[in-house]
Amino acid sequence: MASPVSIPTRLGWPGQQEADLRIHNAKLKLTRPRIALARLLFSKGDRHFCAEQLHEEVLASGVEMSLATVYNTLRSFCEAGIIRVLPIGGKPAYFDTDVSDHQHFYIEGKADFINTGRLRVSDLPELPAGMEVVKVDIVIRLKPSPKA
Amino acid sequence: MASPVSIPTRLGWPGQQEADLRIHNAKLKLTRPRIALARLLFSKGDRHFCAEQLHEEVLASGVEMSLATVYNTLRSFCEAGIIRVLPIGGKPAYFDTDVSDHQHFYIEGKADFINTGRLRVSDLPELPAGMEVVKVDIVIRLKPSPKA
DNA sequence: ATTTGTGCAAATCGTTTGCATCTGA
DNA sequence: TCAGATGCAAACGATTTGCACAAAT
Repeated sequence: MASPVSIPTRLGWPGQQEADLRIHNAKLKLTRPRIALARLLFSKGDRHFCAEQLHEEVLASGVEMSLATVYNTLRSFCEAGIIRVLPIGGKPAYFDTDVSDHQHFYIEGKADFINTGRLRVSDLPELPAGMEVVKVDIVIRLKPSPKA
Repeated sequence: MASPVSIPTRLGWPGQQEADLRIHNAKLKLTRPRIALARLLFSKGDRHFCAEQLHEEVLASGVEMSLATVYNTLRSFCEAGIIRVLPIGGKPAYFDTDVSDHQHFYIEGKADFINTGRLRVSDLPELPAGMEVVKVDIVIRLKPSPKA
């Protein structure tokens, strides 16, 4: 029996196809950079990262790739819905491999994100007529509290 | 009796010092670009705008000023706390002259912001130890609902 | 075959900075 | 007086794009 995804043997398969299945399920072609990045992103659990970090990681893993390609690949992953951009509009964009409905604490300055789980908003006024909610972004910004 | 702010007569004062008082109260020097921008921003109520829009407006009002100066001035207004940046991390930053505790509906695509008033978040887990909340940013993204 | 991606240099574009000069307090 | 601002050209830095080439289905 062939596995559901035909794997190009020349890429040297180590075993865990989990990451590769995600690419396939997202209806994206199984290409070298996508495979390399997906393995870094999806082999451990939830990850928060920016493009440059990931670029360094992928280079360190022995796969050559320009930063532009990392950006392009991350964009295709976002469009496919297998990762998302975190709603902290800062200069380097941060991404999240967890695309479930959840929000974050964010430690100001550091790129440190802590999942708050699903939150609820109350006291919401009526929506403007003819509109519907696409998404609710919440960021709870934290700082170290001065010790008493 | 002199008014609390000594007004440089050469600037040609039309009357309403409201905007200028805000600059003064923010402990900023009353300078030509600050006065011109503050008047555009604070003479009517709540305003949502980006730097480029405001630049066009100020030029149209007959005051010469480069876009860089608009940016620099807006930055000083933000630091002084008399305006704030809206938490929709997009490319042109949007600003709000209403610095009170409130959140927004945001119509995707258009730069259209609707004040939701003060919202409350529930189901919030405990804060990480030693941290305190600086600010809570909420953006409720809307789109036109397909008519039935 | 033919679409879909790669790969990267160069372009883009909002925003910041450097610095000589000016000015409000 | 003189700290603090202006004013703008040039720098910046994250992201996108253009396009010739390569690879997946």
